Amino acid sequence: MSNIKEVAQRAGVSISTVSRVMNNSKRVSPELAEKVRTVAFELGYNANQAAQSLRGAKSKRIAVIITSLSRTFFTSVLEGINKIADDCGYTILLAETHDDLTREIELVNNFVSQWVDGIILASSAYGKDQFTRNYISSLARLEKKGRRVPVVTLEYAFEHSDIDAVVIDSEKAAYHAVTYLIEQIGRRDIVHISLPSTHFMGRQRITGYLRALHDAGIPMRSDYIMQGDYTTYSGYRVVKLLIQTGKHFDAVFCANDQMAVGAILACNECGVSIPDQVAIVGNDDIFAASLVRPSLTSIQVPKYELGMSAMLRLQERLEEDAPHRQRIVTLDTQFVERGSTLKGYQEDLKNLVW
Amino acid sequence: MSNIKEVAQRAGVSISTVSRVMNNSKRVSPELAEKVRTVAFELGYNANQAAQSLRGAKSKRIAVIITSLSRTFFTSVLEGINKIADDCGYTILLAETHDDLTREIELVNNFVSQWVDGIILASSAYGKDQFTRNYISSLARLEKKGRRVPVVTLEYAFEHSDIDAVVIDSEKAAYHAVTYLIEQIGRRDIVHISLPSTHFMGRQRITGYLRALHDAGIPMRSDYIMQGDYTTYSGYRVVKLLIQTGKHFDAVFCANDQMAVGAILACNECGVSIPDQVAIVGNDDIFAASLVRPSLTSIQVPKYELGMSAMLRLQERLEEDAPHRQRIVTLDTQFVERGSTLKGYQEDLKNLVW
DNA sequence: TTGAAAGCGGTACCAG
DNA sequence: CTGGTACCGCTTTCAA
Repeated sequence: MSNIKEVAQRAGVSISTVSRVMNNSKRVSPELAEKVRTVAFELGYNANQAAQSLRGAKSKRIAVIITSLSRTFFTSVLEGINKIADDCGYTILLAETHDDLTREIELVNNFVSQWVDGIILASSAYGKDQFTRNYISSLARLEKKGRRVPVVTLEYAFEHSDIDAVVIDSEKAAYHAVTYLIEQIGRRDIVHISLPSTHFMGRQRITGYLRALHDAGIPMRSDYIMQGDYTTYSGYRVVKLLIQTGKHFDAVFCANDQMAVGAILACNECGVSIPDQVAIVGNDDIFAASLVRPSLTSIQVPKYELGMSAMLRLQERLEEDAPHRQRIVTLDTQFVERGSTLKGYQEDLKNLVW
Repeated sequence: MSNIKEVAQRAGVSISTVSRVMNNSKRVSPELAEKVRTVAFELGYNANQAAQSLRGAKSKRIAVIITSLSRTFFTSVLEGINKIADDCGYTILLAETHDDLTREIELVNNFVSQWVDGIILASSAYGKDQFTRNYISSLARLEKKGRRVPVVTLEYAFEHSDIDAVVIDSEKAAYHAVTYLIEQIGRRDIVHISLPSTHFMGRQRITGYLRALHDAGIPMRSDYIMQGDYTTYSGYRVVKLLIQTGKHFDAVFCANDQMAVGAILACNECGVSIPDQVAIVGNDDIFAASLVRPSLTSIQVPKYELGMSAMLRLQERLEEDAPHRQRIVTLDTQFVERGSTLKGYQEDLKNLVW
């Protein structure tokens, strides 16, 4: 890999000229341009991006900070981000927080000092305490060389902030799912397996669940809300316990698909028939939902689009000069009925992209 | 985010001194050091990494180039890489090739011009043609500022090359799996669903499959080798077709788990009992193998360790001065028996990490 | 122990 | 249209 100096010498022109040719920035005579291009090609010249960043305050690099790659959800989001980033000539710096806020803050600082142009963040900053509020407001003021480093959050939006977000209305989706179980499937004793209580989306889903019960005039029972931890096994364990203790329930609404898959496996194992005795609804519609039997009714979240949308949002921010107030893009979910709520559902793999 | 100049001014010292303090590079009087540290902290100073790279020819960044994030396999590998990279203070630049060699080459060049310190690569360079050979030998000569940019390949090693690799002996694993089907389960009419024919690992698995048949004295039948394309649906389609055309077979060995899951779903759907009528073995042991029913017997590939190992290898290369010949780390696979080959297998979710 | 100054590889302004 | 030059932020050598 050679540098611009070598190219300039070999082509017998000035460094400025080489730069102009490589960036098509100003008019250069055809002959010179041609010569420079040839030499550059021969030498396999590629502009050093460290130097470009240093000079121009642009790195064409963005950071993507997610909680964990093992959450299939984020893998799809990441693919969406990557698609658009590629198209726009951005490279992705990837990191995982594993739900650790301290780590998240470290990562953000580190990325800013790497001069990324922007950050896409799945934040774990759910708290209302002063420390968290300070962090969130600092996020809106990240900068390098006097230029803002814009942040776009995934899944949920910070309140009272200028930070853009691409979100899902989880409350509404949960409400819809539970209402469906009540009205369409005729269930009343609906268990909810939730995410860890600190999780923002988890709380939204609980709210939606409760509102649906309330609107249907079904009294809420706090012992019907069981906390899971994202994993398949936690869903399995909860449902198995429920069955073994003989508690009556005729439906389960899970805060994610992994736990819902666990719930299905538990029912199958105990001879509880789905959907006759227990109907099950998940959340996210990851590919595993189509794989289990019966297949899982779920709330389809446009994960790939979520990623694309976040990157597009970021890209817009990067291109606009004037600062703007917070813009929140809300993506629609779609309710997908399958065998875990529909009797005699005709299984079909054709639409599975996996 | 401020720069070193500001810190120096505010602390009333020279830039050199600040640099020395921040890097603990040379002795600085305690008082000055203290003052500098305080000011740096107050200003939230973080050394600009673009400048550091430019100066020092190290970026503390490595590139990870994989084929596709949707291959669950790579997600786990990526987690392993990330774990070690984090520990060593490296940041990951991520990209997907989607099995496109041209794209792969582009990405490699781009990353070198970004001055990554090293590259971990899941290559699609399977061909023997001159173009491919040139590319492979160029990979061994990547450099920035006179320093080698080492490459470590995942899954398979280039022949006649200095490029390190972390691999799996797919041929042996496939041989083991098929021999198991023959000797332990007593099957003879074993179908193999392969990967696209250009895929190196796919070819190795075919070789292992054929050798096992040969050693058992079972004549090979070319119509038993069916080509799949990684996806669940392709496995499903192939097996369904086999059943519908009434061709006899009593076992299926699939080149990956996704296709094996498809095979299981097809059998279930057609009322073909597993493992009584058809035994099924997959490859990779991704989490879905534990999710389907019956659960899938598979070849467990240490994906996370593969990633860790690759990053450790790269790290070693980065720290050593003298060039070395190719070093290949081969990781062992483990054969995991489950319900798709074992009658009356007791399903258990406890060990599933998902 | 400290400071000044030379570059790393580009870009962009200014003069010719 | 072309070349010279200052500078981006940092590290490191050389002098003081």
